[in-house]
Amino acid sequence: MPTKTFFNLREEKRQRIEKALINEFSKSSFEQASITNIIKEANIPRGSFYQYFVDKKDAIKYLIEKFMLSDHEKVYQCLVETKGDIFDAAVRVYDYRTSNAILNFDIQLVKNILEELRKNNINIFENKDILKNEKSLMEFIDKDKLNLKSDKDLYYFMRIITAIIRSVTMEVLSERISKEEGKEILEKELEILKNGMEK
Amino acid sequence: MPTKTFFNLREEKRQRIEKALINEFSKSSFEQASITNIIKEANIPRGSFYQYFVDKKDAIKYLIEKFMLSDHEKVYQCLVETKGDIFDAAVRVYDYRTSNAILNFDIQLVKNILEELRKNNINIFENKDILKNEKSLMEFIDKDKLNLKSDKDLYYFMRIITAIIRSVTMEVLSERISKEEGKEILEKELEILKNGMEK
DNA sequence: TTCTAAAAATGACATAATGTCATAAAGGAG
DNA sequence: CTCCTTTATGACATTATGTCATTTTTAGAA
Repeated sequence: MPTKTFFNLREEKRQRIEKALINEFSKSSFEQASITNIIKEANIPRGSFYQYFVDKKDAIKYLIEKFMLSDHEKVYQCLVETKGDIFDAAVRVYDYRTSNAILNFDIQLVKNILEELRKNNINIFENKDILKNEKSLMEFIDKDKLNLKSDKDLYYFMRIITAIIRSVTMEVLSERISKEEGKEILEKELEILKNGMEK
Repeated sequence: MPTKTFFNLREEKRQRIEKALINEFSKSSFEQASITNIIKEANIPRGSFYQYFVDKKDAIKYLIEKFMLSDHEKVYQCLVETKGDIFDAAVRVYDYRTSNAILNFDIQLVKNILEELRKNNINIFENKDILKNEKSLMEFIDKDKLNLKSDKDLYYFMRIITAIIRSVTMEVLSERISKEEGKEILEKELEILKNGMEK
């Protein structure tokens, strides 16, 4: 993560850098993003960048953390709005993640960030590291509607939901399928999850 | 994909290059892998590399295609061995993907390749582009055991299975959980899939 | 206000990697 | 043997990264 120095920066400067990071990581994938571009746009000397971040990875991690915090907040919101109905919430989360304006995040940036998350195998749905202080989302799920045989079943179930939302979201973001197709797929998959597949 | 020139290379030379690719992409992630190392180990001049591959991405794509072919073959084998029982086959696929020797592929290489696959959102379970001539795996699934309401249901179901195998496999390969934990999780998830979650 | 030590800023530079290109060598058809 | 296409080669231009010695700023003690 970024250094103490970075967080001590005065608001204006930190935001300028943040904006440059967002811009560069939106325009280019992680591999192609260039530190030189970032410092040029943020108008800071090269040395400063390395005073704030260990390297490029460290810089994108900062954005990832911000993204995950806002994403988690949004997922929580979806659960509240659906009164804990995990199936309905899943569709809402999908809608939000494939919407054009994910809070302040550009769609391309989100795509690039999600790619990084995947690569590092970070689970957005429940990341203990970053969201230590947040209550687990599971608490907000209406368990009465679910066929839970044991306590851990909810955990496994969440894993499945997470995996299928992620899978279809990425396909939409990489434009292999349309938003509408993705939604249809997700809804059908949720249907299967509701009813089970064993005869 | 690699150039015609590359495939025209005499066996010995192509294998030398292939070996160097495997070695470098095993040792380092895609980003950190260095073309300089590859050509040094393969003992070919710099210009030749660019005669064979467009860039680094093109080179790893070659390995990915090889991997996917052998992976597909293996998945098919799992289905045959389980007489089309998709649930049992899923566990076998998991076992194979988390085993130390995935054919000729080093485990670290597999991990790096899977990361690339994910980034490019390629679905291992059924990739039409590469496996045009292979019959779809779906044909080998015993549909009698499944609660299918429509033809497309099998497709959606396969998607779910694919997503959960992939998710848990990546967690094992990135050493967040052990192989045994992964297997237990997968089996519980499959159980949920069998029975459904709606009360 | 002045002094001082720690923190932050700076940009030139060493290092290293990528991709290009002009030229040389090899291969093969006639 | 000759001509033409394909392949091989490595020097080089370009570009990027990360380091570091030095300067500047800041904050707090005297």
